[in-house]
Amino acid sequence: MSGRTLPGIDDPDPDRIVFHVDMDCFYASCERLREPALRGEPVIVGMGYEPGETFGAVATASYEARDHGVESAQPISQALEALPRADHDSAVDATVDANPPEGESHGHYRPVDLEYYQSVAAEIAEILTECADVVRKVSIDEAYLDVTDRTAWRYVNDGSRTLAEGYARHVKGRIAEEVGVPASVGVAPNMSAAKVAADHDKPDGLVVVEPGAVASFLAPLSVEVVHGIGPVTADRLADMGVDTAADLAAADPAALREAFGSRGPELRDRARGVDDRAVTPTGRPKSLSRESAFAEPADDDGKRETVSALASDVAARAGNRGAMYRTIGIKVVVPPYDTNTRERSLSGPVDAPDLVEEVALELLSEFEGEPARKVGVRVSNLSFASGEQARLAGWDTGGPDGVDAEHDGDRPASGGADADRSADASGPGASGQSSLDQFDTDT
DNA sequence: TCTGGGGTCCTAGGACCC
DNA sequence: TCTGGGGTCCTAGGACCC
Repeated sequence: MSGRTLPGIDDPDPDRIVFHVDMDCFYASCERLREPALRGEPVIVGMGYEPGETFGAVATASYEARDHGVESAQPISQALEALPRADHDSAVDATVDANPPEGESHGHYRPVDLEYYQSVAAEIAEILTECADVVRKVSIDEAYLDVTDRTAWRYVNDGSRTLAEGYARHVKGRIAEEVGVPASVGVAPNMSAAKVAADHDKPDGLVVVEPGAVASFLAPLSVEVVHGIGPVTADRLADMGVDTAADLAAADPAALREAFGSRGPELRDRARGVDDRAVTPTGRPKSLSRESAFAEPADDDGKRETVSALASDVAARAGNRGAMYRTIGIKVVVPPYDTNTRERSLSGPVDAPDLVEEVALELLSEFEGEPARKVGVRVSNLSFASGEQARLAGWDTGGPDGVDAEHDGDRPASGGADADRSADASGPGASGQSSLDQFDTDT
């Protein structure tokens, strides 16, 4: 992309103070917020789940539910085996059973209500922006804060804790008191270490890793705690005899590059506690997509119907955000579980819902006769209108890539970009608080 | 762990251009 | 005519994250 950075931003202070703020089982916490009787109870929030049903997958499980073996991404049917429904009258599923059968644990199942969670997240975001100069929101329930200029590594009181720790406690406390949900906070001199620190003592944790202590903090931990190491990489590292962060830190960079490309030495740096990335504000999205799985593998008619619906949905979202797209793509998952993607680029960016559908269906025709488990539609190569509207459209702050201010004249006529800002409540009438205006920094 | 949805980034080959 | 090398764009797939 632009390759430009803000002045000084790529040469960060080695003693920076970065917070990683991570809401604990956020969806479940939100459900407890509006249904206090769920506090202390096992709560399972299912996507694609409807009250009383057995389909869908676990989006979030409270820690009480996790204790019974319920895991994220698990099919609801499986979760129900581990933890039967507590709520009688499942069709209603609104009241908490005060007297679950003796000796057996039960869970409270709720469907995902993203709009509500986003409204809660917006309240948290307001607090975070008040508490930090730079906020990088990475998902609905996670953010990095650069608070270098707000606090210090200096010890206070009897020398038992740093100012930074006190400030983290303050941020955590504000979220708990003003919003009412628990958060775990990691404090460290860089993003990678702050992330590991926040994960280290969930839920409701606060872990501080001071400069100079990062490598020794990480050393005994499994390589899997390093952000960017998933199951595949962890397996391959294990084959190389690399199990802990200390092993990875000591590994030969050339061998890592050989095995993992440019990612290799980078992961080694993370394990050594080295991470020079500056905390930059959240940028604009690079793609928008929607996908949907079928209960039974779908035939051609079913695929086309769904792709059409997804196409218009994606196009509408792009319109709402003031995004034009130059590439339109589809995804087709065929049994057993083979993922195919196809995409086509246009000569220039457009905001043309009909074209999204047309191109998506055309790409889909290659898979005629093949049943599909899942289909998806995606637009990418996005460009945004310049000016106020565009900046309000997302979390962007006019930061480093405020450069893509081309395509001036062709901002879509419809789709007031302020229809959905951070909350992406994206329904019509989701007019929002203007508090996010303060994200507007000048470039 | 047999599979939900929305994203990001990286790699690799081929086309095309100079 | 052939060889060569570098750069960019496009497409497909994969790993990873929440």
